Amino acid sequence: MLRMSKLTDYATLVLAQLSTFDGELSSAHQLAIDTHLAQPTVSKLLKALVRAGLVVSERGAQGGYALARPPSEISAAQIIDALEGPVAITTCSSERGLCDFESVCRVGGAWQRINAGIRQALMEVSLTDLQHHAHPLPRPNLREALIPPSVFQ
Amino acid sequence: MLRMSKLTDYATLVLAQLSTFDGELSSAHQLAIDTHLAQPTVSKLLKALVRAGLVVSERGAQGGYALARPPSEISAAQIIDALEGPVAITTCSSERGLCDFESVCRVGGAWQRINAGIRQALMEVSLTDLQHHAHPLPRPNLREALIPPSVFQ
DNA sequence: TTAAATAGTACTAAAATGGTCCTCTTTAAC
DNA sequence: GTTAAAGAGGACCATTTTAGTACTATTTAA
Repeated sequence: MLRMSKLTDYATLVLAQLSTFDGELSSAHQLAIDTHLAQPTVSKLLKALVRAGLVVSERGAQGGYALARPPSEISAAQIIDALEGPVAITTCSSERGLCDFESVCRVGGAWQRINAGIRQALMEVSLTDLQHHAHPLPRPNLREALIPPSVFQ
Repeated sequence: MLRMSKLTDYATLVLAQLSTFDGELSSAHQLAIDTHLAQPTVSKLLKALVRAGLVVSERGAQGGYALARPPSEISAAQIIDALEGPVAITTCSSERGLCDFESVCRVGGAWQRINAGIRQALMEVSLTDLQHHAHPLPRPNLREALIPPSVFQ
């Protein structure tokens, strides 16, 4: 299904909300209210986003969260990575040499390279693009993505 | 993770194998041997592929499966659709007006449009491309994908 | 010292996934 | 006709993933 998890979708909402505060700290509690998400869920998201370096936090009373950098410098790929780990379209996309079928695989790595193409495209979409979707987005090239690995190595 | 299911990956192997028979029927049993997959699994895949119209079947003794059309006319998007239903990157990608958060959603439809861009790219990749991955693949344009819906409607 | 916050982790329920099996139907060969 | 080889269609179960929540510890302003 090429599906993205709900949490990633929610994270986008939270990030979009944070981007309206322009550096000011905002608490998980407040963000939950703003986005209409449950507070524990928002907390969980924010922790992941901090770990991924997309968001910075301050602890203690009056603490809270803020974007680590301008929304134009946060990519869709980074958001997905933060919540779901590295994008990998199939099981054997993520690591080389672990596929049981390699000896008989007639499509060796094709999906992996498609994945790389999609990933490339997602790196060129920023949080700003996601919010102001009125202007065009980058065009991933899956054909180029299928050029043999030797070219990349 | 933008992950594709294992079954879809397997289906690609089966389709690739079928493409080597050039119209001749091949049984699920034989395909299981050729691909090193378990036979019940291969049967399940083939049923889905027949339902989706990518493969044709003949029942009875000496029956079997064959590609419904040349591999160049079978797209990656069709393969994914056959095994996983319509590609939908988020829950609310598939249907309009069912999202609880629509009123407060600051990224309305952005992921959906990204999804459309990826899908578009996958439609331009054929089974042949997946097998002979030595030549370039089409380049999905996610920026274009984010042009507001009004343009498409 | 207290209260408001985040950090980290653990846990549970629900859903999706992968895989197998069973019964029915079709058809070629004997 | 009978039999055996095949596909069709479900049903089923185990495992994994996901979503969501809860609990405890730590930090810091007031």
